[in-house]
Amino acid sequence: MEKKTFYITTPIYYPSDNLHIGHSYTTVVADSLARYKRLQGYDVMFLTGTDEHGQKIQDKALSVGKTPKQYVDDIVASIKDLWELMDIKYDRFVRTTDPYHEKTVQKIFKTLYDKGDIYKGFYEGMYCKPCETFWTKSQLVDGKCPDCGREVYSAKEEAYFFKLSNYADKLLDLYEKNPKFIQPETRKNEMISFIKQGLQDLCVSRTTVKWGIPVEFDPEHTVYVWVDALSNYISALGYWNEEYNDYDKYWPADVHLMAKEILRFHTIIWPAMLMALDLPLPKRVFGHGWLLLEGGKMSKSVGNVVDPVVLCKKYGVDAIRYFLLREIPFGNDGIYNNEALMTRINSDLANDLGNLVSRSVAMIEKYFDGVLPLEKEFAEIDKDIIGMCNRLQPTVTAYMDDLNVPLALQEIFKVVQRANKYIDETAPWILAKDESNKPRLAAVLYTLAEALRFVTTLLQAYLPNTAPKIAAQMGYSCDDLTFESLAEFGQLKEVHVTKGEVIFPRIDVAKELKEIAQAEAAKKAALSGEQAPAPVEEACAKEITIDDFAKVNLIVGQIKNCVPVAKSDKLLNNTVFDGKRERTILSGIAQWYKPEDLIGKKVVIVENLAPRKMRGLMSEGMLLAADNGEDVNVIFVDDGIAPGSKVR
RNA sequence: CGCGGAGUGGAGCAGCCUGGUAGCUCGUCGGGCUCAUAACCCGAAGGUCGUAAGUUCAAAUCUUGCCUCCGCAACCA
Repeated sequence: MEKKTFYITTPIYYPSDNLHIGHSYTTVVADSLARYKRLQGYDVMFLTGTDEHGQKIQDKALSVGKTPKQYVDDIVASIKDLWELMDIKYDRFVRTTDPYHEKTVQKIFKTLYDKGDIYKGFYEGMYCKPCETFWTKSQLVDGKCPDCGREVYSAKEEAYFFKLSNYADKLLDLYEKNPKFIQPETRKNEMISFIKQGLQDLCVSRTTVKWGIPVEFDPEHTVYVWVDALSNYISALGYWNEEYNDYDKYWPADVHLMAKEILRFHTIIWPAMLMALDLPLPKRVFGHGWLLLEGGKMSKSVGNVVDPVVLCKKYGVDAIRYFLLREIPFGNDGIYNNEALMTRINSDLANDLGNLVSRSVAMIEKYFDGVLPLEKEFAEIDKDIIGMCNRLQPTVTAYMDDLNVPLALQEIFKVVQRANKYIDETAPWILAKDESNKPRLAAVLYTLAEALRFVTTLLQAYLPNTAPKIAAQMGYSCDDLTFESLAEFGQLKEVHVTKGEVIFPRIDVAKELKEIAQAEAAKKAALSGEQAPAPVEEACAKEITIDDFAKVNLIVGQIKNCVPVAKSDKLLNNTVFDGKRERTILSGIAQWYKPEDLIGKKVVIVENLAPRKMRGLMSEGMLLAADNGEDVNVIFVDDGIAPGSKVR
């Protein structure tokens, strides 16, 4: 019997840097969908990979003294490590530098050219000569090159273009005939209005970027991002290459999954390309929301806290997977913060699920030495939870087919919560007091074991580490955890439990938050040398002696002059008279103070702080200021005291 | 007038398309239980649904104006 196939992809990621939690989100969602489909019995192809060409990588490699290929090889290795760490079970990993992919891209490019869908023209843009880079107007900073800050001027270069403008009507038609092609719905409207603004032809080659796939018939040109990157979805199946040969089996893709900002390329450029090639179109393109960081977007400067590697090592892979899958609303943005993460882990995973396993195992051990007898007596009160179990799989499957992972998980956890309540309703510890209740007690504990089996079976798709742990404690075999076994309650033959380790230990939220705050403060201080709040104080941790305090030489200084530091939005350059000489003190308070607010004022400075270079300037000391994380108040001293006076 | 999203009890969200008792999770408070990871179960408090006007018997939901926040603006998941 031919199995039904399911082809799902993530975007190919750009390995100019290590990946952050946002990439992990896309990939974990894709992994769960893939695992779920495998569980359902589908023949699944889950593709991910990397998009390795382009100027940025060329530059980045140069800056660290590597060839582009060496550079991406290293990053790709770390990406693969990350996916292994996060239990991402992809079937194939495509790299745009793989020879078979390059071959496919060249053939596609040639074919489109021969058909007239690609033509030669001129690309016009703002060009920075020293950087040899074209920029779009929007990329310019104050009308100048965002990299070097020098003047740019209009220039044009020869380039190939794809006739995207020809496809506007066909695309609109596509959306209309396939209402589920773009998801979620709201994004579809954005795409439609974008097309209606008018599509321009798309630049698909460059002569200035050398790190790319050469255009076969015009080697001065390299293929520019679109044709190169988007083709991965079919090159990885062996389309027009000999590396693989399951294009016929898996194409068209069932789902292209990605974050919302690249949805446009996948719902406009990619289908247009496929139309030009006369190939079938993907069935669904889903643009999920972003994982925002406390109101802002993910950014590298935030660093450690949202590094997926750090998070996984700290809280466990499945906890992070669960958070990502559960916390980000279907198709919308979700907010990351440490507290939300820990609360979610504690309440759902530790308190509800972990504790349920723990108490179930404990009771079966305590009352029946770990093995439930066959004689059981069911009661009316059991029916509710049994019904929930029976309905669980179809409900979860429906949500998964809609790509609504958070609601799918919620549904599974409803059973967990119901089971906890069921324990209270049936009060096994009371039943256990009377020997004659043994069959009833056995039925209650069996019901729990069954409910947990339903839960565990489905959780295999989301928490691949945890499901086996629960199975081990509850004594489930592989046969117990099949999709088919969820057809009806009561298929668990024997129950033989073994107490094991706590599955999800509770996190001490207050303590963790404090530690994170300390680590962050220390990091900030180390990174910028700005007056980050002293970590010791922040944590109210360690007492110091008067001698320790005496090591810090605090004196009054008067700000003689103050100017902003060029190319910095945080720093002010203060010239401070300390009673003996004028010294330069850089301070990260530009967001809160203007130079004129400070000139002439007397402040407290640390006199004996080791000098530190910032933005090319040497800072000799530091201004004291109060900082609550949001607001900063510089500590001013009354006018009556002379510069140089000691503060203690 | 560039495009788009959001404003709902302390926090995060659902509900809005297809008007008619405002719901969920976390937190808070009170109670219960003791099998369990100071957990679990029950109950309560807490909201003029950003704002102004309009449509309607009836508006969180439809229409319009305004305010605030946040993204995108053609290679940042």
